[in-house]
Amino acid sequence: MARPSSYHHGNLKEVLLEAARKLIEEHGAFGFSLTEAARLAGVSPAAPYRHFKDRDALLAEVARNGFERFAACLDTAWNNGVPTPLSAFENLGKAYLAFAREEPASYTVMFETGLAPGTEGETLPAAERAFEVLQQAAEALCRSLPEDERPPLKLVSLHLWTMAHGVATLFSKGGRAARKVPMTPEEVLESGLLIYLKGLGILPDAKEDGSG
Amino acid sequence: MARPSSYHHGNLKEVLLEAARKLIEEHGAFGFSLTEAARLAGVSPAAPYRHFKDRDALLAEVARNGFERFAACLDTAWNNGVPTPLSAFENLGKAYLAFAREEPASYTVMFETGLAPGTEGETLPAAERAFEVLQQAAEALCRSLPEDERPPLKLVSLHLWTMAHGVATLFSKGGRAARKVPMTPEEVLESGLLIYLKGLGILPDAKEDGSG
DNA sequence: CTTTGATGTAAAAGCCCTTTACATGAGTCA
DNA sequence: TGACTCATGTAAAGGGCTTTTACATCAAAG
Repeated sequence: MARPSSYHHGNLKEVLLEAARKLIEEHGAFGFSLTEAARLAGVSPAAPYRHFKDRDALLAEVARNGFERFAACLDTAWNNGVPTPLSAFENLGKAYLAFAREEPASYTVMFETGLAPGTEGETLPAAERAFEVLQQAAEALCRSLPEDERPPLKLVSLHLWTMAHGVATLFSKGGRAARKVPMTPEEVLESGLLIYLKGLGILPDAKEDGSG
Repeated sequence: MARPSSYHHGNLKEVLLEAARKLIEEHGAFGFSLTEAARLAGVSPAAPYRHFKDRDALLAEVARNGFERFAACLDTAWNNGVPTPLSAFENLGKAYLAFAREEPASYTVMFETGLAPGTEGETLPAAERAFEVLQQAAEALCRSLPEDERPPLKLVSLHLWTMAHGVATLFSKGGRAARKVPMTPEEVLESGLLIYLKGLGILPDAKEDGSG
């Protein structure tokens, strides 16, 4: 498919997205320039316009594309709640943070406001799918509660999302929190979620349990 | 002080910061340009360089400046935990979200990674002060626990920060979460924090209490 | 073999960032 | 009053980026 030395690139769109992620990772979202991405891909500054309407469209595609893989990651990690909802939930949290760490550029463009003003107005289908995985997890976790004690699922999943996103962003890169505490993001998220689940009555209190 | 029609502006630095916040608010962090900020202030494109080393330095100052007001807001809201730690804590959460809503540009530049790569490496004193308010709150809230049940304070304050920051960013602007649930950010944060505090054993379980 | 459409290039207009040399004016000191 | 000085602003220019337009290349289809 890819013909590096021919006049036609053959795989430019993908290569440009890759270059964009690399540049954003290295120089921040501001440091990204279409021209430099084109340079990395070995084409002229005008070439990207055959594949993207403009620079914002490329960023939007990085986001869309990122949400696809993100949703897939979360879905795989959750694995329909097997073997147990709790262990699957732990995997889910780790997968969330792993994605944010391994694809910081994607995560940044996906979630950080103020990057592409027009773009973030629409909610992407893949973003919905990612959120639905969290909602499935919330549902499975809450199923052990008597019905009259169950808080709204959307609310619980928002709480989960909130904690995961908060840890992911506060700890990302040289993030503000990274040097404040000698713990990994995973430990912070997991401990926070455990406390939250205790508060919901899904996990027993430590003093009652004694094993944890 | 300000002489709008004279050769020397008299108040340019402040006006530029204000203009930057306004532009970022309207067009996103990408939409901000030093030249346009200068235009808004009624000066030439080179004038800002008498007050800021470069464009990144202006953004860094927006962040620094924002953290100062942010820390002051949080400190005022917390009010040393009076009348009660719990009510003060509620105020603290509201103040956090209020700041993010009222100064979205500041909040964006303060917390979003990938904006000024070099800048976020250093931790600002004002940012430390803001975090210390959260830590004070965590300490006051945990004081009612027996010592052997108290989790590390830094960890608890990180959890609190995580939830507040998560809600603030997920709900900001046309944020991804805003249309997902018919609740205000304040309601999402407060309910999440209540559940978390229950999990810590600071608040009684709903079924034991019964009063909501 | 020619045509055609997708894909890439070159060139140019316009904006932005930043530097450099120069202009202005307020305050100081004689 | 008058000259000096320093902070602050301007004008002009170089270089980069974005985007458009006209043209070039090449693969595939007829």
